[in-house]
Amino acid sequence: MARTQGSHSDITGPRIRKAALRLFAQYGFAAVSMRQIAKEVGVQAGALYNYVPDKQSMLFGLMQSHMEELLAARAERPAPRDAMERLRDFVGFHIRFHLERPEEVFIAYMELRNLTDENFTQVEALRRAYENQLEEILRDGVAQGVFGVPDTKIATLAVIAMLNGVNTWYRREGRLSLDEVETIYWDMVRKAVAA
Amino acid sequence: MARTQGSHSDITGPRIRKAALRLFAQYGFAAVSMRQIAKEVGVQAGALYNYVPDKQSMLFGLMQSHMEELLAARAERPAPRDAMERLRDFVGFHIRFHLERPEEVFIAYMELRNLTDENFTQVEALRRAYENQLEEILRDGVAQGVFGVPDTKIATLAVIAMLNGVNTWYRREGRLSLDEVETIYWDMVRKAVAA
DNA sequence: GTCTATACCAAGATAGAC
DNA sequence: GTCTATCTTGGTATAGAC
Repeated sequence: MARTQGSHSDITGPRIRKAALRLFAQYGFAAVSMRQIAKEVGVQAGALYNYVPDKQSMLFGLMQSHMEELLAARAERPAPRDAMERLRDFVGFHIRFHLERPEEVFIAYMELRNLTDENFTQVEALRRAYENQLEEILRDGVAQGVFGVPDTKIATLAVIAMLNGVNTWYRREGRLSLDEVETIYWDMVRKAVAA
Repeated sequence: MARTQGSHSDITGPRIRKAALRLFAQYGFAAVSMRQIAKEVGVQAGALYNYVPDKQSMLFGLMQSHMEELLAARAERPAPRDAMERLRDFVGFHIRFHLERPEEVFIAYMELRNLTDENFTQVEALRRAYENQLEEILRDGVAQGVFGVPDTKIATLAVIAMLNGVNTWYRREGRLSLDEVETIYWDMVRKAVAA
């Protein structure tokens, strides 16, 4: 029977992806060369172009799939009934999802300006979709009188900014467990949006 | 009497600085070339080296003076007596100072990894000094029973992350005045750290 | 599918004329 | 103090042998 020609074709692709992820996160998209990525993978620079059309596509691919995974993971969760429980669930989900993917998150926030206009628009739309889920929770809560914020859009951005901050300091070996971090942030978020 | 030779020597320096500030903020340090900076100033690339030893020094200079101005501006303010008023003052100061310097702020947060180890250490020390001022306010407030946070260090980082978020969305022509923004954020911060 | 080789261009930085 | 010219290095991307 026909052998698949080039048996690691399905392994080199992912390895390129992982190398780009790591290097972009560490040094920044603009500072990383195709030669560096190739070296990390263990191939010559020219070989990369059998898997990716160009450098920009690598960045866009990483950001796009990160955002799509975020939305998919969120969609899978059963939504609690009341707004307070939904907010609590969102906070826990956000912290855990983001702490599990520090490199993707870092790139998603730092490299937006290195996307072409077209790619930026697409990534931005996904980000908005995610933010809107939090805003909907806040709007419901305000309507029900359990939350009290003067502007749900700003409260949304404020809460997300605060939660994203966890990624800048959290270390698995640090003094706080994930559960403790989640509890501390939930405490602050809950109070910040309280009626 | 002796004419100063090259009468715009004292104007070219600042112009180089401003050009670097703008370009680094817009495209990122790694993506900007010395030739681009020179073009913006209106000189040839080689001429830049009469003012700056190298590209790294330009980045470090911008970040260092930003952080020193931040600490100096903070030191000038008379500190209110009680912790609640000090926190309110901090929130207002932070938002206004940062919104007045969007480019410096953006660079200070995005380009840390492009500093050499030595320069990073220095900038990081200045940043810590600023954070410590907020943490001291929170610690005092907790000791006095007016604030209730389980961990002042984390609360410090959370509040700063939340406040920094303003720079990502605020536009002078937008629907909210600076006073309104300040009020909304003060409301959330006050509640988040409340006892 | 990966290699070597290379086209082509731009980077940071320096030298020396004016 | 600025210019032009240049050194050296390294960038993205492609061509064609194997």
